[in-house]
Amino acid sequence: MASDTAIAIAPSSAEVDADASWNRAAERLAACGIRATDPRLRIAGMLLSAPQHLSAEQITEALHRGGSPVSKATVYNTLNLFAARGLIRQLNVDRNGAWFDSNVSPHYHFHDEHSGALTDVAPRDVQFSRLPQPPSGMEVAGIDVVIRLRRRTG
Amino acid sequence: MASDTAIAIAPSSAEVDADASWNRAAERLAACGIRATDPRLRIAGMLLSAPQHLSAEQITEALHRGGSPVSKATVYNTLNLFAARGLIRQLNVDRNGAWFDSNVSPHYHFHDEHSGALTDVAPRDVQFSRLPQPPSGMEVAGIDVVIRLRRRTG
DNA sequence: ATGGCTGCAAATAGTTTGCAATGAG
DNA sequence: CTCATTGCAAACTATTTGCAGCCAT
Repeated sequence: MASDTAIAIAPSSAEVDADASWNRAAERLAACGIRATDPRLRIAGMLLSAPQHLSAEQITEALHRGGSPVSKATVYNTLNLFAARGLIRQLNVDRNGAWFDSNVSPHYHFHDEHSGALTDVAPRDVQFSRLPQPPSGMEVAGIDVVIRLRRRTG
Repeated sequence: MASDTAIAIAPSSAEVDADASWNRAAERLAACGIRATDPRLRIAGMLLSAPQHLSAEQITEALHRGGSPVSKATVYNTLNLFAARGLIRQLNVDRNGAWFDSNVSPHYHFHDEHSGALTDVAPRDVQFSRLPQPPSGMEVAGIDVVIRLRRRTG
């Protein structure tokens, strides 16, 4: 929609996209009460540009390749901050490292045990006909569903 | 049942239990084609004595306190072997370390995000009315459901 | 004799932390 | 001026690996 209307005039679509994602990121940070700084905006802009799962390493490398390196420590601190404020979600599917998911609305995942790849499962493709009552004094913060996949045998 | 019939005669119930769990462990290993060794039997005996989740550290410490220490390396190698053969299952709910679940039949978990505690949810308490088709060439190896819990607010 | 298993210690990998410098409010 | 944020390097933790010795076959 935004990209449709932008085509007619001058700025390259890359610039427009970068600007747009930058602005969107700034809004999201503000909405979560997170002070906007350069590294935070870069990380948010990258992660929040689409629903995706990125590792801390992928983010660090992408920023480095993009010519605006951010230290590992700051990447981790930032991702933890974002996760604590509910801006993103940390996924733990194996011991090799966490994934940070920019999609915080309910949805689920396939996990290819061989390649380690994670892919989304739309929320409407997983429906529960029964769920347990949480223990007393507790409430459900969320439900993680990981459908583990292996290569079909036979 | 076994313990009922054992009460009348001499050996302490502790000895009987230890023996029984040892034998059961040996059978389970054999069934998975895993050569029975002392460390393996001790780890299997401890883990498989009941449906439970233990960390590698808990197992290492318990064996140490029990007077038959097993090296960290062997504990990990053994747990990985057991998991690879389907005797146990590795659970990854957070970055703090894996849990090894002696219950390999389908069931699910509550995860208290504050304490980190994991508790079982019986399979009949989680039912799906809809599940996605796996991608072509893949089959479903299992489904992990983790219901994240937090202290009730208000 | 051979190969598998174990333990030790060292290596690895992901993540966190201490601290000094920087910069925004 | 003060406090938050950043980067660097060092620390930490969970886990894996290399290797020598040992044990069962």
